[in-house]
Amino acid sequence: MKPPCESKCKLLRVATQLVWENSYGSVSVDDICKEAGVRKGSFYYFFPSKADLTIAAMEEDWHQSRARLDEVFSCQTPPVERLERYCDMSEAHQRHKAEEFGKVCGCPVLTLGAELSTLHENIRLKAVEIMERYIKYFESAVRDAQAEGLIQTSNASATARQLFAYSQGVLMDAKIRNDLTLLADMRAGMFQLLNLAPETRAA
Amino acid sequence: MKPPCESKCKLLRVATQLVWENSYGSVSVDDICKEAGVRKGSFYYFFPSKADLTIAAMEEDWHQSRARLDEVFSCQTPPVERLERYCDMSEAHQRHKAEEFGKVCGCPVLTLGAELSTLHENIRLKAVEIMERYIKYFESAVRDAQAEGLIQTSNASATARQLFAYSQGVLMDAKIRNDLTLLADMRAGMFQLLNLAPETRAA
DNA sequence: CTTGAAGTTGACTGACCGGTCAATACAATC
DNA sequence: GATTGTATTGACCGGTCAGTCAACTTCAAG
Repeated sequence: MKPPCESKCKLLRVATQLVWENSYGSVSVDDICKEAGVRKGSFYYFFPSKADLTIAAMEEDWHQSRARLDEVFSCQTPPVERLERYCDMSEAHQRHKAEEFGKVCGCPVLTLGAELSTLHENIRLKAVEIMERYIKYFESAVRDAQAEGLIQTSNASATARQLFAYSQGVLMDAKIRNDLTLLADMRAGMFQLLNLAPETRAA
Repeated sequence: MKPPCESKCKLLRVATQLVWENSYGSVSVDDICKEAGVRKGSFYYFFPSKADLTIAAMEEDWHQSRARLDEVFSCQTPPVERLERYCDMSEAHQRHKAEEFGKVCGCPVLTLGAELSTLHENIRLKAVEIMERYIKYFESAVRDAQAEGLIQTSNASATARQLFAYSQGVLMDAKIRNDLTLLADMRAGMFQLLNLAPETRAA
């Protein structure tokens, strides 16, 4: 017998990959099983439905994102620089994925949310949940920047949501245009939303 | 025989509706035909494929959007006020649609682009084409605002794209969260991107 | 009255869909 | 060595998928 979890983990990994590169609707359970080298019976042993696998894959993908975000948004980094590093990381991450697949793929959670928010309530809720986790990083950075007198904002939470919505928009734009260069401009919009001159940026 | 185009127009209208409320992948040709009261043979008489119908429906939807945008972005309106009116119009439009369908549905072109950009090159290109048309309104408003000394920007085109990306992000956010109130905050981010105090706004 | 183009019909195809199921294999425990 | 829980298999289900087709209707122009 294989080590515990191997089939289940492979299904999660393959599902993330295929759905990210294509879409939920265009990827079948058979596709996932075939790519994972797992028979369909096993699929339904581990997951009650395609939607449930997808939710599990979103959570799995989050855990990988979290590792990157915890580093990028470390309190040891000056708050404004954290946001710059987030932009850089997003660009690098998208570039890496684009080299692998040949197309800009955007954010899997966002794409899934956009496709299925009106169809699968549980997938929508999972997308919202993960988006909230992202915003926490932004909010904390904005508050720290405010505390250090680097920026001025009347509402740190609202500013964080603006930053997040903007970065979402840029990412979606880059995906639809299949153009990585748009991500290089993400910094400028962030600075504008923070009321900072681009030159003010640290190191 | 029905007046020319009736079946074709009905297919276009129904397709826009169903795909907007659901998704491309979850709506079948049979669904569209049934809802339109048109037999499948006729469908394939008018459109060579499901993807081609979708592209035609995107263009059709654009023509309706254009009427609204031409009015909102009229040169007779002060440039900054145009952007405010765009925010108001987006909110009203989403509210109207949400009341009809019970859920926030976002922008059909954006949603289709997000779902299919890696799968159907022609749909991706149509989405990009329509997005460019949107940006023209923003760009013109930004340039006019600059000419009137209302705002200062080093690059009107880049600012317009920031505004568009941000509004896209907010719209997507509102769809995924199924929350119309987010759209009421769109103005604030726009003003921040334009380097304008919220109080500066006209009328 | 004839012709032919435009539009319509519904039965049909074969592949594929998500999901089910009973049977089986395996390793650990009693 | 019998029992148990975990994991795996592959055949199978009814329904749906996008797309095809030849026959048909309608109607206006010649």
